[in-house]
Amino acid sequence: MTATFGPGEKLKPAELQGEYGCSANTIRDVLLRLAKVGLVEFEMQRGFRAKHSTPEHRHDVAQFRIMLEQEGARLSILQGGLDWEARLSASHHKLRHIETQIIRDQQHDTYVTLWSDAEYEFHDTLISACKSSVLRETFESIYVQFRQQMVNLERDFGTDYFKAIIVEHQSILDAALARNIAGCQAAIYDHLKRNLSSNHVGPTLQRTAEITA
Amino acid sequence: MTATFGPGEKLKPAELQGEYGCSANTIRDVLLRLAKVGLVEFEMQRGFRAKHSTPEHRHDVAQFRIMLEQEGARLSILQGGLDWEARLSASHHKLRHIETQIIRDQQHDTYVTLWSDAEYEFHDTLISACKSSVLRETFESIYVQFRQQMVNLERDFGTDYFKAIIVEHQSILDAALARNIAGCQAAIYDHLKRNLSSNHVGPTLQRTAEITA
DNA sequence: CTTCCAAGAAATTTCAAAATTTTTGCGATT
DNA sequence: AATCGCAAAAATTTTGAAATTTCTTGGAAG
Repeated sequence: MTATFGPGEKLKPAELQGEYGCSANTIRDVLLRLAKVGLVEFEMQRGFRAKHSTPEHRHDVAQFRIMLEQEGARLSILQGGLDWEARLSASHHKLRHIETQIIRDQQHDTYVTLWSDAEYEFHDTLISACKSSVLRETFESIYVQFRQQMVNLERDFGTDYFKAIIVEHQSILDAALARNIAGCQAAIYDHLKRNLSSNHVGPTLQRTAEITA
Repeated sequence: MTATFGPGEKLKPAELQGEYGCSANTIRDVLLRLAKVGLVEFEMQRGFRAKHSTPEHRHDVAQFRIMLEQEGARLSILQGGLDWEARLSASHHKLRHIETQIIRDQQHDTYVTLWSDAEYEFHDTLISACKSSVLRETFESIYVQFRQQMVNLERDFGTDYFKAIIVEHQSILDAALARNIAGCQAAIYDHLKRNLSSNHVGPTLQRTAEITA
C-alpha cells in the first residue's frame, strides 16, 4: 500500500527474507495472509506477486466498493439506532478535522496514514449498523485494495482535492443522519465516481441530482 | 464442506498431520489458504477453526449471495453476447439433466458432488459476462461458504426439493436469455429466499410477482 | 468466594535445510 | 526461422525441530 513494490512485481520469500530480518517461511506465511485480504496475488506452485494494476481493474474495484458501501449504508440507515448516529458523527468530526488541517498545513504527506485511517473509520462506521459481518469484512478487504490501487496512480492530492472531499463526506453524513437512503447512496456514488472509467457500464445506483435536492 | 469438522471446531495442525500424512506446517499452509476462501477462520496467535454456523450467519451469507448474483446477472445481461447465451444454455442443460437423474434414481448422495459442481457452473456462468473479476471471485468465495453453511443444516434434500429447484433454475435461465434484468433478479431471489430467515431486513431487490409476468 | 499469580502444559509460530516443481538457456531438429 | 527436448538453475513447497506465545491448573492473597 506504500508502493514499495510495483504492480505485478514478483515477491520472492528468499529475497525479502533479508529486508525484513526473518526466515523465508515467515515471509511466505505473511504473504498468504496478505493474499487473503487481496493485497497480494498467489498462485499454486508459482508464488506471489504484488496486485496488478490496470485502468480496468481500478474501475472494477471502485465499482464494487460503491455497491458494497451503498448496500451497507442502506441496511445501516434502516437498522441503525442513536448509538450508530453518534458514532458516525464522531468519526466524521475526526475526519473533517484532519482534512481541514491538511489544507491549512499543506503537509499532505505527513498526514497520509492518519487521514487514511480516519477515512476508513468513517466509511466503516457508515455501514457498521448493517448487521452483516460478511458485508463488513468484504468491505474492509475492498477498501484496502482500493487504497492500494490508488497509490500507484500519481494523482494530485492537492488542496482542491481535499476541499472537494470535505463537501462529499459532509453530504454522505447529512443524508445518513436524515435517514435518506437514496440520497446517501447518491452521495456515495458522487464521492467515488472520480475513480470510475467512462465507457463502462456503471453501478445500479448512481442517480444524483434530484434525489439529494 | 463435507462436515468432516463441526462448526467452530478447532483445527490443530499437529493433530491433523497424522490424518493427512504430511507435516504440521503443510497443514498450516493449507489452512491459511482455506481461510482466504472463507471456509476456515484464522486469528493471529490462536490458530484455526472451522467456520462457525448460526442462523444469523446463514442468513447473512444467503443475503450477500443474492446481492452479488443479482448484480452479476444485471451486468451480464447488459454486456453478455451470443457466446454468453450459449454457455449459459449449455451449463443449464447439464445441470437440468443431473437434477432430473437425481429425481429418477433417488440416489441423492451419490450425485451430490456432481450436482454441486454443475450448480456452481450454472450460477457462475450466469454472472460470467459481468466483466468484473472482483465480483466473480467474491462470488466464488461466497458460493463455497454458502454450500458449507448448508451442509451443517440437515434439511430434506428430497425429491420435492429438486423438483422445485428445476423450475427455479429454468426461470433464471429464461429471464436471462430474455434480457429481463428485473425478472432475472426476482428469479434469483425466489431461488434463494428459502435460506433467508424472516425477521430480518431483506435484500434490495426481491420483487417477484408482477415482474416475471 | 473471587481474584491474582506462577509454573507447567499445550499450541502456535519461526527457522534452516531438504525435496519437489517450475523456469531458463542452449543446442538439435523440423 | 521456429519448435522441441533436455539439462542446469532458480523458485516453490515440505519437513522436523526449536523458539515463542497462549492456555491451563493449582495455590495464595484479598
